[in-house]
Amino acid sequence: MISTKGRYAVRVITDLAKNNDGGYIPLKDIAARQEISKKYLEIIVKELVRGGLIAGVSGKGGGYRLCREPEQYSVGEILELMEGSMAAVACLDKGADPCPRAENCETLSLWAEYDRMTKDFFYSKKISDLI
Amino acid sequence: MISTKGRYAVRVITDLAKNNDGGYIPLKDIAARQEISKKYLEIIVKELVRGGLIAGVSGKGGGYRLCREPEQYSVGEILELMEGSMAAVACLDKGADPCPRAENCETLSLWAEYDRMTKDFFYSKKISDLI
DNA sequence: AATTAACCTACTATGTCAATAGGTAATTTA
DNA sequence: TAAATTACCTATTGACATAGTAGGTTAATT
Repeated sequence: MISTKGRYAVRVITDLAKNNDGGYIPLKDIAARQEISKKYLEIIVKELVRGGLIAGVSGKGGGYRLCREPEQYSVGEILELMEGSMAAVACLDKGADPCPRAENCETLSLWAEYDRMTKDFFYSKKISDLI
Repeated sequence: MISTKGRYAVRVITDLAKNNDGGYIPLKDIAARQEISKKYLEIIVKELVRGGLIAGVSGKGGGYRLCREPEQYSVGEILELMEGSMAAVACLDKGADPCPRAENCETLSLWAEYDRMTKDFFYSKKISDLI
């Protein structure tokens, strides 16, 4: 199940895209519009900044804004950044040590097919599709 | 991410289908073939029995066996039984109280589309496809 | 009676989720 | 330069899920 962090992050990016007026948008406004605790959103935007998806500026007139056009953001990269991984199962996760049963496993191809389908879906969805 | 309980359950059902000789198959054998702790599998098969997916018989010559033909088992129903839910997000879960923001939520249709795709995938996959 | 195997209750360590709390640093404006 | 605004930082918490383990009881067969 997709966590609130991932889902809220997509909503933040979408909110920034929708309310873009060329300037910076304070987190307070996003929190109010999205009805999400500003305190919790701080954690999320911090990671989005660290991941290079949005930019923040302190002080009056400050806030956050996108770094690219909405068509350039895939939902997949946002989820992957927030959740740390988009793997459907542990053995397909990046950095997972190779499973000795992989050759004999009857279910591996099932999970791999699902994994591929999921990634294709979310990486082809762009923020511009949500506005 | 799909939990070990869900994945192991699919492997148990697949193992029972593959090694079906008309009789009952002891858990010990399944655990050995699948290289999964028998103790942990006990928890899983108990839920499979309770859910009516397999049948167990005690005593010598006992064990477990399927209740239907392998083509009649979808991976989806196994996962749903073990994980309790297959909802992609909390607000689409069965029994979730209706979200007041549903009308305004820009992301709801995205999650709904993903949810549908996932369910379609797993409910159309049968155990007979894995043997 | 012995053996086999399912079935049952309970426990536990670890980790993640979804936040909250309280502060510090940076920037603008009066 | 002081006040206001806003991002940014570290730490903590309660609740819950995950992935098992431990040890015993019941049922069925030989």
